[in-house]
Amino acid sequence: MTVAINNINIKSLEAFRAIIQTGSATAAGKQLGLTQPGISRLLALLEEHVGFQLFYREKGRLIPSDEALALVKEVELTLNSVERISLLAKNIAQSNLGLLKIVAPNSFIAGPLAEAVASFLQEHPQVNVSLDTHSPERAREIVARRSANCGFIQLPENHPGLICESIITSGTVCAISRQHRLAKNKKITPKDLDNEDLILLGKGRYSRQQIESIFRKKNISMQVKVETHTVAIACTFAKMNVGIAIVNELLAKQYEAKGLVLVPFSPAIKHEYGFIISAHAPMNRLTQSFYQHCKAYFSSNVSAL
Amino acid sequence: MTVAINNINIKSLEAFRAIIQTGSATAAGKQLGLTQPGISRLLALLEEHVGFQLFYREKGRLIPSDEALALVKEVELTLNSVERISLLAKNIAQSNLGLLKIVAPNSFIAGPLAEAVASFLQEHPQVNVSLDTHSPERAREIVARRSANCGFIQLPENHPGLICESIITSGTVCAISRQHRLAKNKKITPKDLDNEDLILLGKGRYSRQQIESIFRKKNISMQVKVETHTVAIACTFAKMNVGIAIVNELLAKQYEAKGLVLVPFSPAIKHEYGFIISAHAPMNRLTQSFYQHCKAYFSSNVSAL
DNA sequence: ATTGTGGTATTACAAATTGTTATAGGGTGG
DNA sequence: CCACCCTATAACAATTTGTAATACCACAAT
Repeated sequence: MTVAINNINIKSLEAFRAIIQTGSATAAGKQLGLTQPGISRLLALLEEHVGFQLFYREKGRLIPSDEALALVKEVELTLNSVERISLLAKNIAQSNLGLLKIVAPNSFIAGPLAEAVASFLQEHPQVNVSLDTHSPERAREIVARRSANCGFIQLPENHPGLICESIITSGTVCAISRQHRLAKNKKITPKDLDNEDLILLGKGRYSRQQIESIFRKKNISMQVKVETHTVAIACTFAKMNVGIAIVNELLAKQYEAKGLVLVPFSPAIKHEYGFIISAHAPMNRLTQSFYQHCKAYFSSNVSAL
Repeated sequence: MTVAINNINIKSLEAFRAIIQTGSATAAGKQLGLTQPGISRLLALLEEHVGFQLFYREKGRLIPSDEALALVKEVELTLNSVERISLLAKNIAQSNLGLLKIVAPNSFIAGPLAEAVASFLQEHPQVNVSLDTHSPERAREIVARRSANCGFIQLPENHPGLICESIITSGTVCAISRQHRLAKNKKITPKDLDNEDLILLGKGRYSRQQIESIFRKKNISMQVKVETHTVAIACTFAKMNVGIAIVNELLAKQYEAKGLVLVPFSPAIKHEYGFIISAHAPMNRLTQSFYQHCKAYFSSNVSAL
């Protein structure tokens, strides 16, 4: 061990401040939950460190010297600064602070994620969120290189720089106008859709391929009336009875309304979303907290699907 | 002893900063003059205190977490603040800093004190000085109640609220025009001054009473041509051969010039100045330092008088 | 494959620090 | 004079803070 009488001690500083504040070592001890001799020693230590008397002893009392009064302001600033560290640490520990950058498909944000984020923000009022949408390829890159904290993406997913956890699963429904003759069906099969006008989206995507392959297997040709890119638009056209949209139930849910009915598509096609983070580094606490929140949220609120 | 794992430790903070700065615990140890296990433990302590991991351990290396990066700025501010305390303490210890309030008679400031203060300021460049003049009574009050740090005053002095140390003694001289017939005398006695025009000052003051009593004893009447209040004016009139001034040698010294000669007055009358401080509190370090400086200065530079 | 280098964590131990209680002594007011 | 309130100090226990020794991992160069 070294000989250094070197380092300033926070406790000494606290004792010093407390003596100045209360006017006596005994009272300072009470304030700090220490005994008077303890305070006395902390003070002696500090005096040894600064190299001069901080109090002169008159009639057995401690009277602050001019030097002490000059020093105490700086000491108070320092102690406040230390307290700020504690406070900041507490906030970080509770994920009460910071910026959470999320990437997710627009439809996912508009659909299930919106409320999940909203409730998370309610629990962590000082947190800021940035929500961005990119192509799936770009989203993967952004998360892998940690330009965003996390993302939501449709499975399957096997990017080597990503860790992916399945977070929610959804079925497939036909969005269909209430006027349509099939609107009262319990389910709709490809056979039912033979010769029907269809509204499809996501050309080239995995989910679209699944649909196409099912029709191919049953040897039913698809009559695509409208080709679009968003669930919202597909549902809008379906509602206007332009045709029948085959869409992700989870994303379509919010557009179910007076004129629009959602009927399960058979055979079942599963859409699965994953929560992705970079494989290069563990989640930070805020992201972890958000992940836990989403898991809980999606398993309780959307399990009915 | 309490169980509290409570208080933040400055050393932990330093270790933390050093790890972030250098990138490894080993290097941090080198920087702080500690061993790697020491750093490792300080870090573990801090992590326990803040409640979350500051670094994740990857391939045996320490990689700062997002939380650590958020915290380190605040930590640096705090450490800077601690360093400021050390610096301030050092400056205070060396009396390099602060305001020194001095009261002294104008003639004393203009005379011997000016250079003493000037050389003190040269040694303590960051010190500021306030010089004020008051009546002797008021000066005593001001110092006693600590509105000034110290003062210089002519003895005798026995104010109960003051501590007084004799600091310099001076003789009495006749300031006399070179033209005057007595200018070549080795000394001047009251008898020499019989029927001479005199210039006197400080009516009612102790030193004036001493002069008057000497003349009275020798039964020589004084012919006071000019009554004034400052040595400077008395010497000015003497130089113009209006009369002979009987003045404090120490204060008159600086007016000695071509046309003005200072001749010792006999019998000797001593003028003694004291350094006064309040009896209610000890000198602060700056005042002590100044006191030491003055003692040394007056004993070496002015002992020839 | 093996070895050297450079990193971390853990253990066991020594020294210093930090707290305690007990005690002595000064000053003040009833 | 005594009770009371203050401070300083001593003696001691617990905790903290340092060290050296060691084990382990990853990587680069034989």
